[in-house]
Amino acid sequence: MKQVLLVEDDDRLSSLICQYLTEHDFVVQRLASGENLLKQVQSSPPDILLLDVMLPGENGFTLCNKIRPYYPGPLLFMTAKNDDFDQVFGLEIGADDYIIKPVEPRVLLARINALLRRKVEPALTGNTHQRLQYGHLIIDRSTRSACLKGVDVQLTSHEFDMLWKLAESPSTLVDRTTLYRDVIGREYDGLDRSADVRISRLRKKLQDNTQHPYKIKTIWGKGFFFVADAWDD
Amino acid sequence: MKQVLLVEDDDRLSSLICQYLTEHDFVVQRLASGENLLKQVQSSPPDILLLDVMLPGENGFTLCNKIRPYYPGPLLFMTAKNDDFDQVFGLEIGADDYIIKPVEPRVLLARINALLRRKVEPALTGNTHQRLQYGHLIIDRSTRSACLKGVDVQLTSHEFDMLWKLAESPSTLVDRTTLYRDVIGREYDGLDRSADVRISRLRKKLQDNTQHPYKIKTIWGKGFFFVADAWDD
DNA sequence: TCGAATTGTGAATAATTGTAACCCTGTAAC
DNA sequence: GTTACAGGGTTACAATTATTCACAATTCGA
Repeated sequence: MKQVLLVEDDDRLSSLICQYLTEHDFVVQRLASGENLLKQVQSSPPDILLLDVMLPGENGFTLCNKIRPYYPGPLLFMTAKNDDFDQVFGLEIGADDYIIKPVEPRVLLARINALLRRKVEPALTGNTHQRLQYGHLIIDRSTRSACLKGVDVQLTSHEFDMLWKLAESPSTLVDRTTLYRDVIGREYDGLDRSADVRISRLRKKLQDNTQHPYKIKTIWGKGFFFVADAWDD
Repeated sequence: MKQVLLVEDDDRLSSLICQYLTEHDFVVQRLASGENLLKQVQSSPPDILLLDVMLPGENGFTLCNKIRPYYPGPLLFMTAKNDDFDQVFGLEIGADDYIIKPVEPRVLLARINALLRRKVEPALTGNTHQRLQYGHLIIDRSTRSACLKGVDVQLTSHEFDMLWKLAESPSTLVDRTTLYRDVIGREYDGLDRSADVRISRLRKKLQDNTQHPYKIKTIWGKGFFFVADAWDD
């Protein structure tokens, strides 16, 4: 369910919109002025922001400029002022749509949906970390690829999984037991060497020093250690 | 410089818009009807498409449905008919904006810029459940067709099913077992190679790198992985 | 039904990964 | 220091798995 943040001082209109959108499976948060807008956007970022232009205190345009650095998503102005200059201005300062009151709920909904359609699905970019970067090493989980000094490193499936597991918690010991459990998928029996072999192959591809590894270090008797600061050369 | 494709039968209006946009650093292509629209979009894909609704021959809505599988970018309807129902309809079938004539050139320009500002990809166009889009790849379930860089990819029925299954959950492992169960329609016996053959044929048609696939990746011993961010080139 | 397109099959080939062996290194007791 | 030994690094090779090809089987449309 998508979150809408509605900033509108006209209580009757605000209620009307809120009700209509709620009926159409949106979660609506309401503010009557821009006073707490920044706080609200930061604490609970909406999927779309509906902003009245004429508001008590700071007006919609000012607010838009103020929160844009913190809110990259779709932003829609609503105003009773049918003025081309204002409309052009509103769109130019970064709004994605600008609609004239009186607002027909169905039209508003259609426009909201049109904007949301264009938004990147949060599942791909948001929540879980999909990308790690250390110096000239970039590891991207969404493409399962690694790039060192601008050059793609052709990692095999298992090599990538191993690298991700280590890079995920940099400067931290990853012990053999968890390595086997999480990456290799079986319990460590004390004899198995496949993790070592994988690390060895990884080090080679990542141009680590074979004699004295400094990118992926070994903690003798314990496990391995991804060095975050070793990728700048 | 951005390319605009304008489809408008009113010659006076068309000239006016063309002139105004040209003055503002756009390259404008003009069509007076939708007759050659598809051909035009395929041979020279515009950055934005302006579509009149009332046109001789096929109307704008019909045209929109027809070219959406080949054109993922922003699409803007223009119409003299100020009718809420039409507006909602236009937006629902996949338009990104809908403006009422008479068109104020400055407003049109502002709205074009607002649309171009937005990253178009990866986005979902039209009905979420029927159409997927990643960069220049569009997969349309209602017509069971796929389109890469504006060009139809001739997929066989099984190839399409396989692609859909993978693209449906991007950046996620789809393991052999579910692949066989859901796409091929029988249990995986550990020997069957038909999934691999389908993937192989798919990769070729989707112009994936045969040596090092980066669009559909293999997860060794597990299954396959659709890379959402690999379709932009 | 015929013919063409599609799909599966099995084999050859290639890539990935595990295994075992060998050698090396770090540690600790002497 | 020296030595013994446990653990790690690397390699060749074997096992597993994936890719692809030619061709057979099947399906689909006329």
